[in-house]
Amino acid sequence: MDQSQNTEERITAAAKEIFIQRGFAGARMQDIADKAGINKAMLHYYFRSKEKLFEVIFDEAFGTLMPRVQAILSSDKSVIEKFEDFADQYIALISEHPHVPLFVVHELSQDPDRFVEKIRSKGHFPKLSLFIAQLQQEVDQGRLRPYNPVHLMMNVLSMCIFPFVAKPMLKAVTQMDETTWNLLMQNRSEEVKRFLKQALIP
Amino acid sequence: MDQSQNTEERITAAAKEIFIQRGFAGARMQDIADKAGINKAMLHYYFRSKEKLFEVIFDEAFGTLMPRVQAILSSDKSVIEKFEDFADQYIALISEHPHVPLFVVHELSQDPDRFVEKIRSKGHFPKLSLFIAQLQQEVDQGRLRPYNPVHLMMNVLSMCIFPFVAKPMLKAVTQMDETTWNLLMQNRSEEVKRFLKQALIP
DNA sequence: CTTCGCGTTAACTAATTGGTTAAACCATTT
DNA sequence: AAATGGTTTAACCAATTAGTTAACGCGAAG
Repeated sequence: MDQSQNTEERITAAAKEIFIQRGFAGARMQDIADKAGINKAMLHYYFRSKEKLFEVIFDEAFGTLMPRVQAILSSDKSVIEKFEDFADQYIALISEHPHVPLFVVHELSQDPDRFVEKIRSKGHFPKLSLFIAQLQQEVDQGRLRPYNPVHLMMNVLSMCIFPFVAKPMLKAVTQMDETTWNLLMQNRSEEVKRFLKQALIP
Repeated sequence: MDQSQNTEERITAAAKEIFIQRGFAGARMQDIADKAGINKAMLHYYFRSKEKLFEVIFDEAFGTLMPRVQAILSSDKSVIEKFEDFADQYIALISEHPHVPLFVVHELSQDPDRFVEKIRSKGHFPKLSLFIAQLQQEVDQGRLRPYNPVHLMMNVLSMCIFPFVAKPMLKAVTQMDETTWNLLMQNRSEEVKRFLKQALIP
């Protein structure tokens, strides 16, 4: 780990790597300390416990995923433009943090209830109602084919996020190598956008 | 656990629940023994080690996911019919085992290389080349809009699987309750099929 | 009835792991 | 230069956990 950072930053950087790679249960405090290049006691000095440290990392991980959604959905563009923005920006975002979605999804599934209150308190609930209203309006105007708004959003989210979550499985099953995979992912947002437009525009 | 089964079945049934719920690192042998209603030593008597037991469970989980793909893709139907079959059957299958996909994807991401050989040896590689050829052919005949076949398959897989993988996150973010979720999922395959057809048929 | 052997159990071991402590370190203040 | 107080370290502790062992139960074979 970069010696130029202060201890706290070194710890969070190391913890981020270890937790995101191995999950809470699989992460070892000693490994985090080693990666940060410090004594294990320092972890507790700065963060008290494994759980407290984990919460910091989880919050940051979740915080990188959610606000972007809100920003895109609340612009003044049309539904299709918003979906296109979403595909572009979200796939680019995840490409930079490819392990974050699986980490978040896995830890959230370990104890769903524990996180609901936190998510709400941090303001990570995107205001979907406005967007759904807009969606309904464009359907009524005949500018979109009629779909259930929730299913439609799931479709977009799925196509943007799932390939990264399932990368090891998809690579294994299709016997793709890393280079082929990277080339494929470079085209991902264009393909998703084309697919979406064909499905959406009457 | 059901007392009527023999010990080995009781162990695998209990291990399946614990491993799929908590992952390898989060699972405790004692918890598996408790759930099976037997002594912890029996786990080692029947399966030698945690890893050996885990492999049995993982293989079974992976084995419930993959063969279905192969069966659907190698029928003699058209691409669109195959995708429709896939959406119907796969969403129904996952609905019965909703935690399996996240389990498989998470464990596979812990150590991707370890599983490639196993997957190959068990014959879980679907023969995609034939299906891709069929896809190309139908595109050339103008029966399908032109898409990259791999991206297209990713789109279908994503829309069928991701909602189950991300259920806790989606429920949290949309503030859906369990009943609403279940109703939504009952319509999932119909919505996916409609969406797919609109995107695919020229 | 005794013996044999598989299945089972309670108790135990060794290693791991999260967490603690007391002393050392070191820059700043007095 | 002595005192101060935040930071860091090595050693330690207690709990957990995968795995082992030796004895027990009990039906089947002799």
